[in-house]
Amino acid sequence: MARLAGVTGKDTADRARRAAAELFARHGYAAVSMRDIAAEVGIGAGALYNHFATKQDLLAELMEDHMKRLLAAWEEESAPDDPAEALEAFTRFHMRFHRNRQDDVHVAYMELRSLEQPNFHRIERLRSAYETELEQIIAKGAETGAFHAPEPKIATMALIAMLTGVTNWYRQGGRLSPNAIEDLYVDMARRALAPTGGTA
Amino acid sequence: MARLAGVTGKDTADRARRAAAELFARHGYAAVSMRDIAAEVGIGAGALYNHFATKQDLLAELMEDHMKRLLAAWEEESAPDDPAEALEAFTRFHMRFHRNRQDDVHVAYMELRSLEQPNFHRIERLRSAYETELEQIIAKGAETGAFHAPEPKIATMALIAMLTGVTNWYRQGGRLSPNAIEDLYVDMARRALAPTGGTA
DNA sequence: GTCTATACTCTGATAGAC
DNA sequence: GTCTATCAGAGTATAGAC
Repeated sequence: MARLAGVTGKDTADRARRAAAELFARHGYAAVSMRDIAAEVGIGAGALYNHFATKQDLLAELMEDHMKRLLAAWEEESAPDDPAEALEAFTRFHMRFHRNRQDDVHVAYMELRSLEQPNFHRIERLRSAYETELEQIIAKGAETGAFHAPEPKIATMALIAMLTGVTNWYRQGGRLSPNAIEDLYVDMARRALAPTGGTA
Repeated sequence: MARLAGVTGKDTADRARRAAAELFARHGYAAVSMRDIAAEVGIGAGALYNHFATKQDLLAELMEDHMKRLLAAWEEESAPDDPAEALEAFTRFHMRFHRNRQDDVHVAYMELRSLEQPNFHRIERLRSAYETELEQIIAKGAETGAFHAPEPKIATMALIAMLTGVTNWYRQGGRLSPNAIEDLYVDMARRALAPTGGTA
């Protein structure tokens, strides 16, 4: 019941992580200095090195944590067997997750090129694993005739680019509610893969 | 017939522009130094300032020239009146143009956030004008019933994100020919907007 | 137009006091 | 764990010789 003395909430490392994610998302990794991040947290720049060995490590940790959370959350979702239902489930999951973690998503999507070699390889594999989840849904639907998708890999990348693009323009308090936007994208994704006979 | 003496081909400013576009595209504006660009051209860093007042000016010039070329090229295309045909024309134009100028496209798409204020406003307006070209096609199709697009603006942004995403993975000499990729995307774009009755 | 040299600032990262 | 001080290097940009 009683709070531990001295614990004001999140600890410094976590606050630094969130400040870094926000600044990296807005200005890009290379354009943000350790001093910028430290200032946001309210500490000196040197103090950051008590929590992260290098700036590159901070970025890699951010991106890896995000990708692992994303994959874990999708696994918990337990997608339906039916390809059409699975596609809708994936689309809604993707949009909802990305809406709730805009900064992390932006960083994970834009800063792959800022990762140095051991980190890049490790995180690229996670990103690829996530893409494969959607690809398998589409490939299965293409086999059963539920989808028109002559090249499931291409369709996968097209859809993910389309869905993730929302983070480039979405702002809270806009004209359309998050749910309305979600419905519109789900509809477009479904139609893009619908067999020529119709969507229903 | 005879070449002018001393002219070996492109002049230094142009070679610097292309080197900058390539480096900015690969590593991002903030991660590239004037020294990097100069080294690629084979001159000293200081010599770049004979051609560009600042690094920011170089970026802005690159992006503005690209957007103007893009808009001018689309205007020359004289899109068909029929919405379905216009959509296909736009899609093919967009993909072809972006395939031929991968570096410029990547920079224009990714580095808006690196533009400082007077530049940002000017170039954002050009980008918005291009988006409006597609939006008008979609809006017209939605009115006439040629398209299912309850929110033309959303559909516009979704399609552009999908199409432009190709630059993230396209590599020359891949399994699929550029034309085959183009056909696949045209097909998905058409289907995404097809009225429920069918695509034909 | 390019070179070399340089001014000045900022960067990532470290060391030692508290 | 944070602070202050500091380092070495790299960043943009300028000046003057050629």
